[in-house]
Amino acid sequence: MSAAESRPVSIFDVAKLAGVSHQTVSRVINDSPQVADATRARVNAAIAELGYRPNRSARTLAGGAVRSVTVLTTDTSLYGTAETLRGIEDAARANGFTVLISVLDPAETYDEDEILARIPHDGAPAIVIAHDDTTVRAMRVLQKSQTHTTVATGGEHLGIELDGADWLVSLDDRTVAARATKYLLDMGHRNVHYLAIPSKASRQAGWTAALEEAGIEPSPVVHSGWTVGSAYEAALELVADPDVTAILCGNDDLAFGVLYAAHKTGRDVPGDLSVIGFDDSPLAAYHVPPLTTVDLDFRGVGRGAFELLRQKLESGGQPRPTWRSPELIVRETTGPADRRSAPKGKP
Amino acid sequence: MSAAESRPVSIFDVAKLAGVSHQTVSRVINDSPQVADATRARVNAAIAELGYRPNRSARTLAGGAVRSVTVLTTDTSLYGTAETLRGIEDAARANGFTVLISVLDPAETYDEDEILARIPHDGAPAIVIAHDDTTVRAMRVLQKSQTHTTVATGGEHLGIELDGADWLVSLDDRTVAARATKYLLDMGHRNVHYLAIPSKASRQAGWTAALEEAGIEPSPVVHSGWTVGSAYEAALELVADPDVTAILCGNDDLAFGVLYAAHKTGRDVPGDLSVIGFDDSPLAAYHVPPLTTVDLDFRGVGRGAFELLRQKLESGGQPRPTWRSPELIVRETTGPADRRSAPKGKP
DNA sequence: CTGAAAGCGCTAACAA
DNA sequence: TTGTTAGCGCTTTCAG
Repeated sequence: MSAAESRPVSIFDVAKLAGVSHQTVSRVINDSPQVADATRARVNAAIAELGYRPNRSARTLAGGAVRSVTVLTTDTSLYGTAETLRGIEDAARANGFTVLISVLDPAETYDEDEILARIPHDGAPAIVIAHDDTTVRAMRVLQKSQTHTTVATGGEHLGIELDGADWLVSLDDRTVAARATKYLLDMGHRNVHYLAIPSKASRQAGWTAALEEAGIEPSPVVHSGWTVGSAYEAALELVADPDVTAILCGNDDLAFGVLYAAHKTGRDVPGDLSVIGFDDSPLAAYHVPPLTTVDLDFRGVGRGAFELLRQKLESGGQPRPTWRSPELIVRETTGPADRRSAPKGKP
Repeated sequence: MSAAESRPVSIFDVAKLAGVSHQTVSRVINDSPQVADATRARVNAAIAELGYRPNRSARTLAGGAVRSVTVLTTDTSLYGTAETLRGIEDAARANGFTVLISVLDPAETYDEDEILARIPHDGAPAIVIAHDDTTVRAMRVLQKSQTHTTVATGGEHLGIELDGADWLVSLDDRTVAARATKYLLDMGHRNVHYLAIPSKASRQAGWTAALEEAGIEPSPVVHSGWTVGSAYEAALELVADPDVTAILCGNDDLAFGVLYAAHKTGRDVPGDLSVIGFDDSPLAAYHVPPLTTVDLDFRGVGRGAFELLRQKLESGGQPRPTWRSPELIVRETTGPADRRSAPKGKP
């Protein structure tokens, strides 16, 4: 109940107060079963009275079980990244783990040492949220360095052999991307264009596959940055082309940029242009019109990544999915192709 | 250049290879000036050859300078929080600090011990991103506990005496809120309503002040959660009332919810309803119509918070602002009041 | 300029 | 069931 003391209280202070050895105190705070109830009670009382709290550095140094994860990522502001981080944090906290975060600059190229230096010490586990080249590279470095137990999250687009990849937690966005593309095709669109996020996208692969299956030559991918603004710029030409009637976007933000470009260009959505996003970010359902998108459970992925890590740390159990599969959520930015060339304005 | 060894290489391994004492190695990695250049070079060579990397736990334990901050927050997915975190991380990394993050559940009530337990050890510094009751409480606990150097970020709404609060980095959102309200009033609106985020808002205070100055009785505040969806629900009644011609929203997400509600209700923005948000989130400029909002430099606040912390840690220099002042950004969701009941569509 | 000694707070052996 | 003995890897002293 008492507040802070003038200087840190250690396990020895507690031991003295409780009249036991410091080792017994250690046992108590580590929930060791072999402590007499009476002793345990006494120690706990002392702990409470002194306001004792274990020093994590000392614990780690002394070789106790690992109790922290370092998360490597490039942009904590992106929806997917933020949600994944949140999921990791949730799971980590529930397991008494501390999470450190280290953000990499996507514009920079790091060598091995620089990546490894992000981790507090050899042997400390890490999770990398891999959504771009920089993080994918970091992931590879950590994988190679056998000193760090590592788990990565990302699409299966990472250019990595998935066989036996028991360290990758990924959403099958490739399949939904194909499904979304097919959905558009089935509505009569002659072609579907793709506005890409800056990463080797499995989403793009799914899109390509769906088009090819339909015997359509995929048009050149249009590249965008991660921001709405960059998507807007990138989409301007695209939406200006009346032959373009359907656009699949790398994520919701890009979709919003496209929608804005469409608005500026006077194209009616979904009247003569259909748009699909990825993420189902909180705004998607409340956009005007509500955005057709893919529900990606990033928070679940984050939780799953931590869970996998914990298993690897403890033994090596089989990873099991703990997230929802991506699903296409049809709202109001998609429609049949035939209404093309309708004049501006809503009905 | 070499990859990982089978087991961690310590300062002693380096010392042996370089033919010096481990103490000299310590001096080198701590940039001590009193090491002969030749010795330094030899040590650095050994470090490189062995791929040595200092163990942070050991460093901390041994009483070296503090090199980590714990960030306490409730929701890393909110725009403001995410940006602040980003700013902290930027500054921290630039200074060789590690950032730990610990998220609190806004729905839970923590006692002192639970808050303190979030920090790795006594004496470790913390930054709390205080945007709601839970985090404000955490901030108070840490302030009281003299063992932790603490800095908080948040509006000046925290119900705290600002006098001498050299540990609070805040944006003057109260003043802009008043300015925004006045802006609306000056455009002929008879009243301005306020849709609040879940916190004791300085924004609300600014709004109240502006209304009172204009001799207008502030109407009851409408409360919303943090999500677009909750804002939508909360705003439904409000927008249904034709006497409501202007709404100031606690943040952009709420504004989007209001905009959607307005759309659903058939009210034209800005024709017969004006809406202002807070944040200038990336989407604001690309919404249809583009959102009038307040530019809040959260990233700068985060950087400033870290800077303040560093100063407190080192000596106690004066905190100096390192962020932009909030500014009203007029876009297209605001307009004069008199056009009320004008039919849909722009000029 | 460099080395030797001591110890940070804790856990992991080993005894008792 | 409990206590004792060693360190973990590093940074402080303090001597040379």
